[in-house]
Amino acid sequence: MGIPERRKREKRLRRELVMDAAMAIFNEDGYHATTMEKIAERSELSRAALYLYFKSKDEILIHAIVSQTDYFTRLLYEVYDHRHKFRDRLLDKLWECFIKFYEKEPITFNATLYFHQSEMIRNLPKELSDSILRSGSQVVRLQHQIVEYGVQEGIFIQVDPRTLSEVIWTSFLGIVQLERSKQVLSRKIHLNVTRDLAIRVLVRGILKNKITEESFT
Amino acid sequence: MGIPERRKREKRLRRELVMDAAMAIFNEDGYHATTMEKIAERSELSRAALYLYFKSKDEILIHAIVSQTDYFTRLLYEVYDHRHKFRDRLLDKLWECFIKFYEKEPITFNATLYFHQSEMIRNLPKELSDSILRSGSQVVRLQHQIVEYGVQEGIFIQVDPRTLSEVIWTSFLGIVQLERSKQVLSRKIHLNVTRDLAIRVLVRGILKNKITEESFT
Amino acid sequence: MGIPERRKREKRLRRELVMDAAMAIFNEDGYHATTMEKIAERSELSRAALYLYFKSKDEILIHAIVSQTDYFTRLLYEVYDHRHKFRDRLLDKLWECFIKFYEKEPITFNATLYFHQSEMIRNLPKELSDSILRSGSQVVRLQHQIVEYGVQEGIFIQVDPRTLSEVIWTSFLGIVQLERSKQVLSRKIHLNVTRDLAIRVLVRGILKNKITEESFT
Amino acid sequence: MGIPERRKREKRLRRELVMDAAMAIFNEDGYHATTMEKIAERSELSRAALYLYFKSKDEILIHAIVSQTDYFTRLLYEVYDHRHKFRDRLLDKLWECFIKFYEKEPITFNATLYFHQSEMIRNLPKELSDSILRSGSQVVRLQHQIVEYGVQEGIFIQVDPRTLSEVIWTSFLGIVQLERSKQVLSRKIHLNVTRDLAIRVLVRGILKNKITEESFT
DNA sequence: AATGAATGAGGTTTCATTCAT
DNA sequence: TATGAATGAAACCTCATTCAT
Repeated sequence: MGIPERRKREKRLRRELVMDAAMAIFNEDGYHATTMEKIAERSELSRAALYLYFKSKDEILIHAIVSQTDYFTRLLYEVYDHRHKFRDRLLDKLWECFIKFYEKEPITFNATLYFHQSEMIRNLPKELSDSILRSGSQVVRLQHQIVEYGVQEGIFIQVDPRTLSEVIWTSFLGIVQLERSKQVLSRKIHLNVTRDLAIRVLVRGILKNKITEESFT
Repeated sequence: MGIPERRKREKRLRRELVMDAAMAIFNEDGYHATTMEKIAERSELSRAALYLYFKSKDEILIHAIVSQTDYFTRLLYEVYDHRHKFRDRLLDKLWECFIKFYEKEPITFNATLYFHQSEMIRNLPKELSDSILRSGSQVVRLQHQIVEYGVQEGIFIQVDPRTLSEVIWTSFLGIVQLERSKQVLSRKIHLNVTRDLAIRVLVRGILKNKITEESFT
Repeated sequence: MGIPERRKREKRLRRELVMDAAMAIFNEDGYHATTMEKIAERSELSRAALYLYFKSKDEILIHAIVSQTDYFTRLLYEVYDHRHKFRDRLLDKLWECFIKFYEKEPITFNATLYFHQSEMIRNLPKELSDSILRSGSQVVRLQHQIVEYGVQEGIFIQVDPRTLSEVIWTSFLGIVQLERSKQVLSRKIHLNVTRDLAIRVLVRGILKNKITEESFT
Repeated sequence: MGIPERRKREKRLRRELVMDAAMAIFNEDGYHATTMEKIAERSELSRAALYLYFKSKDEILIHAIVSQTDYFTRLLYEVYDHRHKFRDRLLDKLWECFIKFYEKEPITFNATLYFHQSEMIRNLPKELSDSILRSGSQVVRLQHQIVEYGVQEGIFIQVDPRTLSEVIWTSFLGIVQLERSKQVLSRKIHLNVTRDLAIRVLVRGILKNKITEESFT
């Protein structure tokens, strides 16, 4: 490996270091309290050095989000690519993507929700808002396609696939949102239980077959 | 009506004026960009005058939220009080509360979600965080009681009522969250359609009876 | 007594009420924290009403000081008028004035010291600064005259009377200043002991006669 | 000298620059009117830059005072350490400390008096109030010890050393206080004359020997 | 490449004072 | 006479960003 390549690799590693630091702080303290000062401290760089790797504070966060979202996209692609093989467990597989992603990157998920608010997006330079919107749309489109296949195949109830896809998405968003509220209200019922029940309710509502009473006994 | 009473009423009206202005800006621009300057401008007062009615910026927002949440609480109370009468439409009635509240006060709802994040609550003076947590808990508790009744009566599936209540809540949170994302992605499929479908899916998953295919045809 | 006279008397009483309130707060919280709000509260008037009796916050305080200083002036006048009668106890009598005044109006004394600082005086409207300076000068002049008499009569040591007068003044100022520091360091040695010793030391240093060891045994 | 050392030294110099500017303004305009704006202007920095060197406005002033008081402490230490050598001129030496300090740092002295007022101390963060109180106590303690030695040796009159120490202190405080009033009354008699006389009066009152009439001729 | 130093713009809050009633 | 309501001016402080080295 030549020297310029090593340079490049090192640069990429530093960028990741910074993004990780930024996201960790974002998660602990929220957007407003995610200061360049703290990011610099956590990534063991000077504040000024951050600007060698990123153009602005927002760029750090957006890049972090987009790069994590790519992982989500890959998960969904895999399901879509093998949709025929997964035919009978399609909803399970879809859910697996959500769960896997959320368990690996809950922070990214929260951050995404935060940035997907009109007021934030509006204040972003076009370049950044485009970037995050594009990455979000890709996820949404893939889900559509998977659900569409499910409807065509008669696995899911026969309704507009785009809308049905949003219903599934909705359920996931809600679960995440609840988890965050729980942290505040600090009640002890384990979220996992709620989440499992929610999924089973959803499944029972969406799958054409297997709608039996027994799923809950 | 005597003079002191009129004074009092006027004061209350001004407070509401300020809270409304604050919430509108909060909705448009987010917490961080909700400055006293803007609130003052929108409510046609001077910055200093705002401090005649509220002790701080946070107090304005929290009071606004709490006071709107009270309206939600009242809606839930009504359902709970007439639970016997509503027995066969309990889930519908519960949903009605959500829908009514959200349609009247979507802003409040978003704001509530924002403040129900640990990082915000932590930075609030105890007096204010108590106030918002108390108001949130009350809503949650009422829902529990309604759902509990539904489970006891065998209307809902037989699972832990607290968990089931959270599932319903989850669904609602998700719908709201989706709506916000939609504003960003600015896609034109009407949310109402998604919402109705989500509810029907949920109903189909939760109600013991009437689980037929026809609900979607 | 006619109605206009009663009005006048009432007005004077109100003014005194306000001045007393202001000085009490000044004493407790210092100049900066003496707000019109607090003065109004303590004198059971509205903030706006204060402006019926005084033109400004400073006017309240300056008037209070000046009017109390007049009391001091009267004490000194009495000693000066009877200087022949008091000839042999002149220093004692002078001290008596200080002590009497300070015990009656320690607040005024502190306030006077505060206002007798160039920066305060400079920022005052001429009318007010004149007023307080005039009242201060009168006190100083009277002391001069008393001490001058003492020197002429050979009771005090033979030095420039104006300077000697300042030495006595100095001693008093120091005692007061110490008392204030004590409040901060909160040490418990009673100031009275220190004060008595200071006076005896001063007397021993100033009086021509009676310079014996016994004064301290 | 390496680069980091130079950096450190420069930083220390800047801090001193800022403290000097602050104290100068404090002296001219008083605490209340000592604004960050003015300090910034005088030290040729931006307002924001001040916060690179100090955490708050009060910290600037307190640090300035404490650091100057340390100089005073050193002066006193020197006298105490050589008390045997200075035995016969102990009071002179003590006075020398006061005079030296006051002539070098009259501003600090005034500021100290200002901050040693309960209302100021009370409003300070504990960290700062501790700092200034500690520094003040040290000075007081050292004086005690010096005076105590003088009393034990029979140089000073035989009274409680702590009280006697306060009497000396009192005299000094008074002189300073007078000087400040003088500035206001703007009379031209030189303070030096008064001060010298005050000292001689005090010496005459405190020293056991040499109490002769001649000291004033 | 890296950083300490510096700052402009902007935020919340306080308070003496005025004004309409 | 009395006051509740209102405000302009000014204070302290923070932070993303730039610049000289």
